[in-house]
Amino acid sequence: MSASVPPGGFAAPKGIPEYVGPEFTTVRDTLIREADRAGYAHIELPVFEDTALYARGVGESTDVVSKEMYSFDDRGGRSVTLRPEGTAGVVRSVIEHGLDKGGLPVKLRYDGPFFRYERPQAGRFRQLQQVGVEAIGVDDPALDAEVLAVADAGFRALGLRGYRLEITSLGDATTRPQYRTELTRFLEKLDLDEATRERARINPLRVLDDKRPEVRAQLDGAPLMVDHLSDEAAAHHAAVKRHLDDLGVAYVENPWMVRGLDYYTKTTFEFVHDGLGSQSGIGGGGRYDGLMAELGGQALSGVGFGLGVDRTLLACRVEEAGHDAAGRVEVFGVPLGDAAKDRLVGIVGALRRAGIRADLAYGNRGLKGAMKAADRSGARFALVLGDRDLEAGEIQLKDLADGSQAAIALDGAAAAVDRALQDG
RNA sequence: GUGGGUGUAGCUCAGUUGGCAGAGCACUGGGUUGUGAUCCCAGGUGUCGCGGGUUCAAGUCCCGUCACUCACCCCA
Repeated sequence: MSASVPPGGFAAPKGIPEYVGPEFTTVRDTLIREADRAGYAHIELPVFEDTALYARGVGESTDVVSKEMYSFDDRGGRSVTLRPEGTAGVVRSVIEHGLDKGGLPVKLRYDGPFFRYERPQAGRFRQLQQVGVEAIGVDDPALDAEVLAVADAGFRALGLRGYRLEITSLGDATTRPQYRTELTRFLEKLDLDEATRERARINPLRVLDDKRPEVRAQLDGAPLMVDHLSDEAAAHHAAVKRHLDDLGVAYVENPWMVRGLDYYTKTTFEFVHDGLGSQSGIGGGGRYDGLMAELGGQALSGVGFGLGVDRTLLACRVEEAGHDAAGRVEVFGVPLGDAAKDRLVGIVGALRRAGIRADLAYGNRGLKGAMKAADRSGARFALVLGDRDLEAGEIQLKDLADGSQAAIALDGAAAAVDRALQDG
């Protein structure tokens, strides 16, 4: 087969954003930094797993599993799936390597790309980037609060203000079946379209967060999970809120909130930003009591979150937050002629070895063009070198912010530049 | 998966009843042969998303198709 360049040239696959420059990396790393401070160890996970892991872990009835997975057979005939979320993979790894046989909780953090085959729109991508944490093995409301505080700290570290944390409790296995029956009975009496009726049959809770006004209107007076909690779940929920108050984490209760993944119990939450259009969730998560056992491990509880890096970056742009004005380099070399360039190549190398970010004007540009490039690089200083300076054994150090310029000795120029940067 | 909008220069976009393909920004060079961010001058680039059709003539009208985009659904 002879591959050809498509009309209009090659393009990235549909729905996949690409990020050039430091903006993305800064947002991602800042979001998860607090997890490191709270003792969560980094775990690097496979980008694809056995399809059955997600079918069983995330839940067959979820849209994510039933119609959004990138699944395919590998060359050995095994069905594998590009990971649509992080928790199932973390839990699988914990079980496989017996991490839950040591001290509990097991605290892990991860970051990277996830994949869902959806129709792209603002803030919704087929390859999405997330950071996340999981704390497995201890069912303690204080741990729920810690996880929430770690996520909140990530958003705050970026300077974001226009978001809110919504929380609720999805209860536990002792009362959820009764509640579900009651809700189903309520939904059966409503006038709903076929697709929604089907959804009500498969997962009635999902109907509660329908956005359509004609559906919303009918949901008035629907039974809510928070009114049907077991004593233990209610106590857990109250304790989480108390801890959040102590930690100074602001939240609002949203008893209508539902999660799209089946494994959540008790504490459930979502971070919502109002400046992003339709896809307003910038992070979410909660506690999962049954997942470890469901995937063949001990019956241990866990709690975690996933934060959307793509959407958080959009939020930063909306709020004009999170950007650092740091230039591409700190020092930029401007050579006049070949002899000067020979010498500057060495000086730039010495600067880099000293840990200073440095670049120079390549391509034998004119002085004006080279200065322009220096300006554009964002450098604090330009190093201008010509024949006249070489003869005098000097090099011109120009401060690009105020335009001042001074000659410094060519020998040991790198060290002198280092000192100038420290002073500045 | 469903519905709406948009595809013209690297970017943002104009392009009239069908009649030579345009502007601003950006980029490169020069004004100023040793000085950037201001100013002035000059320069270049287009499969007008793609494929058909109508016409003497299509960026413009018709059909198809693809892509992007927004919303529903769903979710980070």
